[in-house]
Amino acid sequence: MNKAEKTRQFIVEKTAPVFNEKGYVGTSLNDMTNATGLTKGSIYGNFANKDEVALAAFDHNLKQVTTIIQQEMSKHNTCREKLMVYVQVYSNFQKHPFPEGGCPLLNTATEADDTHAALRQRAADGIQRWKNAITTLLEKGIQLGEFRKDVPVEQTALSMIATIEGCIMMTKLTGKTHYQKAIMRTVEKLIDDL
Amino acid sequence: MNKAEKTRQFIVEKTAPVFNEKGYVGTSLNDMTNATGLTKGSIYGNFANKDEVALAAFDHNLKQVTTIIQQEMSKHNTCREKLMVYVQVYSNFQKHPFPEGGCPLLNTATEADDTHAALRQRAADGIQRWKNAITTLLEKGIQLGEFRKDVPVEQTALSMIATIEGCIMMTKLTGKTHYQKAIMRTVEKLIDDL
DNA sequence: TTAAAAATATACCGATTGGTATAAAATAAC
DNA sequence: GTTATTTTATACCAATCGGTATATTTTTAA
Repeated sequence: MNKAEKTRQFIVEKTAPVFNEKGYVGTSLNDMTNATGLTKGSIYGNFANKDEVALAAFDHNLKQVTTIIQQEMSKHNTCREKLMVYVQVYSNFQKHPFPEGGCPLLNTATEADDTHAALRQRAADGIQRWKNAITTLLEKGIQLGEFRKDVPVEQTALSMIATIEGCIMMTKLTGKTHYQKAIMRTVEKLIDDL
Repeated sequence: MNKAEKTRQFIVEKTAPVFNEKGYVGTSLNDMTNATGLTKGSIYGNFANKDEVALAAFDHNLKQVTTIIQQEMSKHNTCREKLMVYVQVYSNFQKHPFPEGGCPLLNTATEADDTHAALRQRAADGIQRWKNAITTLLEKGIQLGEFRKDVPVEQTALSMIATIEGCIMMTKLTGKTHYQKAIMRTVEKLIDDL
């Protein structure tokens, strides 16, 4: 990793939490220079424009989340246990190295769906991959006899994601962590009933 | 309603969809004059600042949603049927006079939770009232023998809201209405099992 | 060690931001 | 119908927006 690559990485790491908290339009070039300690010229020597930084920052934030999940999943063997990792993590994401500002999928989706095609696509791809990951676990679990054969795979995957995202929104909005626990108990039951 | 009150109402109605689509920081004074056909002077003669318009626009957007729900609920008698109104409406909110830009609670919550205390509080109050409305229906249904006595009231109410909000996010993001139907089928089952 | 290349800082650009003072126009009260 | 009051439009403000040209410094490779 040469100097330029290091600086690119540095800029992404420092600006990612700002983008996640303040959003794309809410984050100014000034915010970016403050977060990095670099000047505009330095940032624009490594990125073409604000868009490029924002996209890289989104990728970085999402990677942070998937890393946590994958790391926790690697500790378990059964499909049910692996699915339960979502419950464990999202029942208490404050205890994990979660991106500042909450779920980048949720934040980016709601800001960009009507306003920023490139970011919207990025978030949509993230949802797609998440759905695929759960679907794969469900199908494997059915195949191995862990889950019932008549489990509605896509519906279950989509509903898990929706409930988790809604949970994050409500928890961050109200600050009530017992909301979080209660909602994640419903996801737990969903997995118990598979 | 005198002239000033009419104009205030007019400004709110015209700017509300813009705020819901573009967000608070994403909506400029220029957007507001374009949406209304009025000038800055005219808008600032009726509102103290952008904040005041944004708060009124949020209230207007939320009112639009609650009106749809209440109107549909009034057509039904049992608590179960009334709860099912959420399934009917959110399985196909595109067919209802829903605010442009999706759910104002979701949009405002994700944008304002880290950045705008007044808007955040407004959204938090909206969630609180929604939770109370569902809770009341659940408790009444238990009392009337419609639902099981051991229904976890708060957990059910919170989970319904979370799943619905996540559903809206994913549907608006991906444009896939079969995601919407699938997720709302899970909410339907939740109510069936009460 | 030196020369070429790359990365960074400075200073600036026009456009737009939210907001305001003031004058003109429209409404309301008498 | 006249006057007082409110509402609206015009013109302007300083500050900030995203972005760039250029000079300087720092890496990199020979």
